[in-house]
Amino acid sequence: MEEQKIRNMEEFSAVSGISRPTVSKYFNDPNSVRPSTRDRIEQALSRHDFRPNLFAINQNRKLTKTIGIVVPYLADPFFAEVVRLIERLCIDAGYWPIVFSAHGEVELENKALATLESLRPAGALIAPLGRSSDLGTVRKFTEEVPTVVFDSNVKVGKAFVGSNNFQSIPMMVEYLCRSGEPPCFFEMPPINPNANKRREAYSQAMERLGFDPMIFKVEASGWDFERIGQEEGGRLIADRAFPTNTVLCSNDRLAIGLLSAAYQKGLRVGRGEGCALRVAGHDDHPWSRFSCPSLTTVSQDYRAIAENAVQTLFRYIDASEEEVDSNARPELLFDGKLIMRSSA
Amino acid sequence: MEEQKIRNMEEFSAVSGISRPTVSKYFNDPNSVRPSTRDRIEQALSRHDFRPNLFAINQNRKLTKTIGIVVPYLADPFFAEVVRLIERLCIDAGYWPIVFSAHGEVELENKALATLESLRPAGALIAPLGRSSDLGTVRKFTEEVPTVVFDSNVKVGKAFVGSNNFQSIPMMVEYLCRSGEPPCFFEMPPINPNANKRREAYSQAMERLGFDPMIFKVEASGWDFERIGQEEGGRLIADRAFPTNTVLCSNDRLAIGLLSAAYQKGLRVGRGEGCALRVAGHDDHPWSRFSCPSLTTVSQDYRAIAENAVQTLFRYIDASEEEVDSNARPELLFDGKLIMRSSA
DNA sequence: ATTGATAATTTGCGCGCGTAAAAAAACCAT
DNA sequence: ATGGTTTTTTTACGCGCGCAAATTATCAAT
Repeated sequence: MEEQKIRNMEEFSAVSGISRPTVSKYFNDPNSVRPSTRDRIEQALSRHDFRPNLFAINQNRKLTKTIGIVVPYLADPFFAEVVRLIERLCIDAGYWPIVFSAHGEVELENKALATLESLRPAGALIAPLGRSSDLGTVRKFTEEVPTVVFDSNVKVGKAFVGSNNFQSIPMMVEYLCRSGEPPCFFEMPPINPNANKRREAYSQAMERLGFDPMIFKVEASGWDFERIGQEEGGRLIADRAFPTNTVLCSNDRLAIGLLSAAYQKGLRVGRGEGCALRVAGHDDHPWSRFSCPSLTTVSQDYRAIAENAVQTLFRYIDASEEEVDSNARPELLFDGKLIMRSSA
Repeated sequence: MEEQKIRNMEEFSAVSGISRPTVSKYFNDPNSVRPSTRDRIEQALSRHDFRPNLFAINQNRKLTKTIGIVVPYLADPFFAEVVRLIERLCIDAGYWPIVFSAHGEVELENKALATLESLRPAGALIAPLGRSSDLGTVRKFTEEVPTVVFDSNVKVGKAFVGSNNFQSIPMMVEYLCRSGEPPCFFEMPPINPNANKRREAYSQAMERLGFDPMIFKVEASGWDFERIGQEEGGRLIADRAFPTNTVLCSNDRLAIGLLSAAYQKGLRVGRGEGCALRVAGHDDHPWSRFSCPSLTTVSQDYRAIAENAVQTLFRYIDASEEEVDSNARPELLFDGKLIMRSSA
């Protein structure tokens, strides 16, 4: 850091005494040059701290090192957490992750995909908005860049990674039936395939156990599930509309809203005596363990989803020349685990 | 979308019948070309959907349209929400926001700043980690790119935008004293200037009102405040360590952890009779209205912070040639509002 | 029709780097 | 020292676009 600022690789190659192409080679892979020259470069690096211009790099590489990550709503802790894991995995693999949030809006999702495409990324990991996605735009994107879809199984891309609703929901239903009254189902706005699958899985499980499914749809739409759960749940409680003392919510955020409504109405939630209501969720959201009472839920395997999504993508990126991929589009589904807490 | 794919601006200018420099001008500002040519370009655009290569654009522009956003922890809903607002404002202003999260780690913060710098952004909005930040790295970054600091007032950059802890905390202290026992202070890990300022503000306010400050430091460190609040808070409750029935927490996430601990211990929280504890928070985190009981807190003016941070930055970017900026470094502090809910 | 202002085009250079091919140098083992 | 292999250097081109200067076309107003 002694001398004047280095402006480009040319200047850096001058002060380091190594030719520019070799320096370029070094930055692409430090191990591709002889140890002695590597030392000289790194010595110069410690004196001048130069970094190659990312734009110039990526303009010229056929394969950029960019990985696009697109999620529907980054303020949702589920996505915040998954993105956090994915980012780390990409960085550790030498890639440059770049995150886009659609903020729940189609226009922004389309814009994000368009921007991302013009970055010519090596690949993308996307969790589409789902029902409100502009399917044409999403599909066209996936035809241009190798894409792994996660969370919301819109049928595009090379593969899907997500959780197995048809395992997790029945598991929860069975637990609830076994330990008390059979649950009714409090449904999130049907904004993506998960919403529908979970309702379906609930119905099937109930019927298999010889019970009638009882489903409460929500009128509202949008991504502020806690508010929806609180408002709609509060109304249902006030109307004494729940036909059973057990409510299975299609996700934790909805459940937390319902817990809040129950608390305000003076209903004690839990499985002990003196409890008027049992509430269960789904996802094991980061803060579901801090709700009052703590939320019984199904954990999605965040790490497994993140790791497998990333690995699958890398496999497709590496194999892109050989074009091994048939039209398979594998779907990797991970089982949930029952997280027993106090609310049900 | 009829014909073959357009590969670059050259080809697009051919099919649109407009010269490349003019097309280039159009993409920089559609209003800078005559309406008739704008129409012709947009017609061609609807047939071929071409987007200029972002890397090539940004390599050549002296002023890129990139705005870097660096936050310490994106999974924290405060940052998730502020980033959401900032992103929108940047997009609407024709900029390209790009978000980095340090995930609570210095190395990642440094890496993010380095990566960002090599993107040669027009400006940056950063919320430093704070105490654990590598001050040298951060300062050097701010010397290279126009930077507005927010939330955590590390003394670098062109300006600071944040909330006025010395207004908000006393306001809350006064309210709590007026309506019941004076509060003790449950402190977050001192990871950034806010932590210290809030403690200071609490002490001053208490002394001004003639009370002795009572402060409970937390041993743990890290960003999972809910867990810390629950564990440490639970211990304090079990030990009957709180000398008063009122606890002011230095932020909402800590308070939510404490609420959870209180619930588990069977302590009723609120300001009515039969309540053993009052708990207040700070920040008006997105889900503090859904805690049980709902959390009395101080709202940070998310929108004001986001808008002023962005506007301030744009002002510095636009004025960069004229170099109006003296060494002023203004600090814009926004007052909080008391959010009265049920917990205190 | 003429004029003057505005907008578009032509031409051509440059950004910082990747990358390829050929020549030179450094290394390694015998 | 010799030959063969690996690495580095030299040389040169290309990526896709921004940008500037000079030229030409367009348009509205007289």
